[in-house]
Amino acid sequence: MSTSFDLLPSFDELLYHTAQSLDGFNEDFDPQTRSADERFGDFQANGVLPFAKKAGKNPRELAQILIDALPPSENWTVDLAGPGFINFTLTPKFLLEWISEHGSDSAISNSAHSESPKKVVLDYSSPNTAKQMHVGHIRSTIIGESIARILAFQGNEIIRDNHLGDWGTQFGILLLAIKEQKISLDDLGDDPIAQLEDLYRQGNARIKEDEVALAKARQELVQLQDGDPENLQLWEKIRDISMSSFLKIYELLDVKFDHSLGESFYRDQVDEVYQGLSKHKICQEDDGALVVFHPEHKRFAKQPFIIRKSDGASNYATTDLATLTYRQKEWQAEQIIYVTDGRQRDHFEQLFLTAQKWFDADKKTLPTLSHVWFGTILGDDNKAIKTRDGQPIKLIDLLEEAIRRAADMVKQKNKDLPEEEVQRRAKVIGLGAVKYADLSQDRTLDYVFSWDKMLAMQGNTAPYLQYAVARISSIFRKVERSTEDSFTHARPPESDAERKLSRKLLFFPLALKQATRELKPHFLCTYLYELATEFSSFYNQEKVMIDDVKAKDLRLLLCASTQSVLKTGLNLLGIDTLEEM
RNA sequence: GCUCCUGUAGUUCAAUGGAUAGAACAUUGGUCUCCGGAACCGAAGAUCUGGGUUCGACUCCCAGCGGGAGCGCCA
Repeated sequence: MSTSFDLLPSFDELLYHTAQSLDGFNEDFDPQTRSADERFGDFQANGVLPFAKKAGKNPRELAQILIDALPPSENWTVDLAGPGFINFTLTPKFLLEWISEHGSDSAISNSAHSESPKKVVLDYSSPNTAKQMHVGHIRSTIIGESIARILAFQGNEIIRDNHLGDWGTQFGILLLAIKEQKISLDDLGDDPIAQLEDLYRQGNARIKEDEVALAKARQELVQLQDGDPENLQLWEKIRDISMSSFLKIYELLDVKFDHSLGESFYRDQVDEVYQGLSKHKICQEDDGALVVFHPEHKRFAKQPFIIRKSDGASNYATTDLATLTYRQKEWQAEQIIYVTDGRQRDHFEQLFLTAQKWFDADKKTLPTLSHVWFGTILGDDNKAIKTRDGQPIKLIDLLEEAIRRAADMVKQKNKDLPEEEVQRRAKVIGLGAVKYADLSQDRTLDYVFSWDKMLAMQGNTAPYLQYAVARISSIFRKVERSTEDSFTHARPPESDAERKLSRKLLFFPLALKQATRELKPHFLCTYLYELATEFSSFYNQEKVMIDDVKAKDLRLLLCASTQSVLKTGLNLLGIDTLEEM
């Protein structure tokens, strides 16, 4: 027999349909099924309470009527509790069936496919060229990559686009400094990006005080945007230097983009934006700039969205509008997800409102637009880490330190391991720790950067999850079996530990769904950690290598399924696993 | 000034309006002839304040207090 991957909708539908044939109910009834606290059962429906209240009926009596009308099943038992909760408890036999059917790698990925896959553009990472990525830049890259994987896993077509900030004000400052100091970009030493960043920092400090320099820097930018050959050549070189420093980081993080179409790519498309918005009278001139107001909005009725500066130059808003239309026209994007810092919320809200009006006027369908924003990484002073004046920790340094610390641990636990293997494992463990540290908390919260937090390897961390995976591999090596075997002799789970681990396994679809619905990977982290904890507890209580074939097969099955879910889940977070660590 | 976000154990974080608010770190007591101790089992410890809505509130609404962000030519 076949069971469904995600059981929650099955219970929800069962309750809804049963209720429709009963006197006291109608189509407004929502069963509100959810996973239950293990003290009460596996799934719980609370919907009778509010429904009964509204209908002026006794909730317990109404719930009892519904329970009595449910068709009998060998898969679960049901009972009524408290003021009117309906609790379902799955039978051991059914748990075993579900795990046998859905617990393997291939079954998990097949089962997770969406019925209505979409074409989604994911805009993430998006660093500014000419500057280094520092620890504050880690979030967009890691969160974006995880969301890309989560959506792709469910069958959506994902286009990963790194929207580089490569056409902005920083170039005016930088070009001025390069020319004045007669610097050769071919001769910047071992760490060219650091040299460029120094130049930028100095230049930025200077234009704050020197108005003449500020005007010159602006002029350099205008010349660049007008296509001045010398500036363009320098700009290209800067871009190349930046890209090679980014690529080093992306390689470590295992992030690959389909496109890196920066703002500069859209430089010839900004006129279309001005014309399109002007034609439909969506924008207006104000103080010499071209701006958009949204009279229906309480704030944006007065707070302008500037799409062309008074000096005629384009800005972030202009290129974002051009980018949006390009993605819709060239890629037929059905959804566009922007992963950026929360401080840009106003910008995106204005962008989305403006795009909606423009598309409506042109009678085009606007893709679903989502701003997936995250909190800021703060320094010890509780202020955002920023490049302009201070010297924040470089992202590459964080990643390398993580690998170094992990390598120390690997060596300590495996004395005679070849250096190459130490490094391979250290990468998986160290980078996993960093990624998990960021992904495991709600993305909307700010946090203060801390080495200890980013590099922790005990407790609720990636290495703990990786450790569970490695232990399971170890068991299978010892029994000389494969996790891909079928465990046909398995009996249903009996003991407390077996049962708890089993029920945890079948909540994976719920965690995945929640992470997807809210585009928040931390729901997945929480689930995986709970699963690993449940496994460790099981592992401690129930020996796997035993003579009883039925119990042994069940326990092997539980181990194999746990590993499949952990590996799959970690992969969705962009975190790799090891056979041994 | 206007708008938005935020306030949970000592610390860092969880909790689709549901039953006794979960963890981790730190503190502390155990487990060590155990398939990997990056582990397991236990103890202690928390919802900023005051109202309101609700059968039920960390969650929703109002007010206050604290922290942070955005608000015309940065991205």
